[in-house]
Amino acid sequence: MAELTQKERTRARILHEAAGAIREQGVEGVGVASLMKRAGLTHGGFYAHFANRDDLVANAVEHMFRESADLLNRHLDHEDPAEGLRATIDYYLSEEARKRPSAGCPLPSLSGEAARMPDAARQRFSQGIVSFRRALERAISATGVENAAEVAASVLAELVGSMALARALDDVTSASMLDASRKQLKRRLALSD
Amino acid sequence: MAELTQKERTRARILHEAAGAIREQGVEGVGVASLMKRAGLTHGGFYAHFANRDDLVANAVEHMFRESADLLNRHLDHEDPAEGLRATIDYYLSEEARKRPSAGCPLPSLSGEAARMPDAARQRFSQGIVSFRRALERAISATGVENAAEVAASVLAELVGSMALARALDDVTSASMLDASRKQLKRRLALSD
DNA sequence: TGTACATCAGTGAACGCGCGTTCACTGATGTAC
DNA sequence: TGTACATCAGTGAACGCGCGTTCACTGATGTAC
Repeated sequence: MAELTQKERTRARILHEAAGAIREQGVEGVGVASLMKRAGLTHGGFYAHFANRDDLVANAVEHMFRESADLLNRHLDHEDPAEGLRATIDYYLSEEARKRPSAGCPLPSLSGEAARMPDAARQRFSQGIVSFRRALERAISATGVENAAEVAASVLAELVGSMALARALDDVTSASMLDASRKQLKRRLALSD
Repeated sequence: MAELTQKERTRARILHEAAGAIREQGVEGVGVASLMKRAGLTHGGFYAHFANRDDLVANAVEHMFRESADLLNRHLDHEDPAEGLRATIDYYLSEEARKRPSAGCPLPSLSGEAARMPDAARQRFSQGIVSFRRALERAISATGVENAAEVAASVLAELVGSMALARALDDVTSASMLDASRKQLKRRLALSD
């Protein structure tokens, strides 16, 4: 990889902060000024890096899914596909993931808002869902489960829904929500616990 | 029920419109002026009905869950609990429900935003989730499925996640997402199709 | 190696705009006599 | 039944504020000689 210039490094920092802030506060909740402050800069410099706010949002959504896919694959990729799936489920529905939306998968906190995102961002969001589903499908198929495409879509829906509901609930109720989905998902995929 | 005064009817109309607008555009997307216009009024009159915007939001969230619970129970209540569950799944994950967020369940479009809602609204949101889960649990338990509480939480997670993802996807991909969850959910609950 | 200058990433004041909120007012409604 | 008046739901102009965006400027960096 080529050396990054000062400007490129700054741009990458803004995108990383934006990807985190958006997962925490939603696309509509992230303002130019507060984002730039979070990145240790003043708001005026923003337009040297992005054409406007929508341009940032689209790029941040893409960046967000790339970060998230890396993290997912670190759990999913495994010699034994069943082991990879189990690790993915445990990681995805962990207490830690619930408490740190800024670091995890964007789908639970942002799917509801996707329909209202600027066009370019919405498109990248939708691509992110599809490639996430495909990664699950490959692993599920490798464990010998039939109809892997359908099962993968259903599993993804439960992962996303369970975390979204858990984040909306208080600590106690959310733990039982995550626990229920962890157990039921493993059972559905015939994974030991 | 007692006759409603003019003012009470107006308040009910504002709440109904707010409940719809919030499901479409999120809590943060609904402004006082646009809401009052939607209800056929001018923005100044708003404060004769609500202390402030947060007060409206809390009441609208409660109203929203009441409307939604009525609709749910219309499908879920059935002599044969299996029939009620099948009708609920088909209704919840229908193309029609996907296209009209303003009329359906608030969970898919709003769960991600719940953590950022004003306190009072957030609490009512969380109550809404719990009572929805309980209604499913009763029906599932009545069909003879074991461990109904856990299964109900898991089923609710998939319903919510599937619709949230479907609304973020384009028409074609979303249909296959809803289809996958409808089939898998019925299979899990041993319901015929 | 040291000086002079061009480049350009980042600064911060200023803009128009839409937001939530306030408030003096209007005019329809209903009661008192 | 008809008139006089009080009530009060709803109006619309105005407010301060934070937003996205613009732009003249600063000052650190790197190149030319």
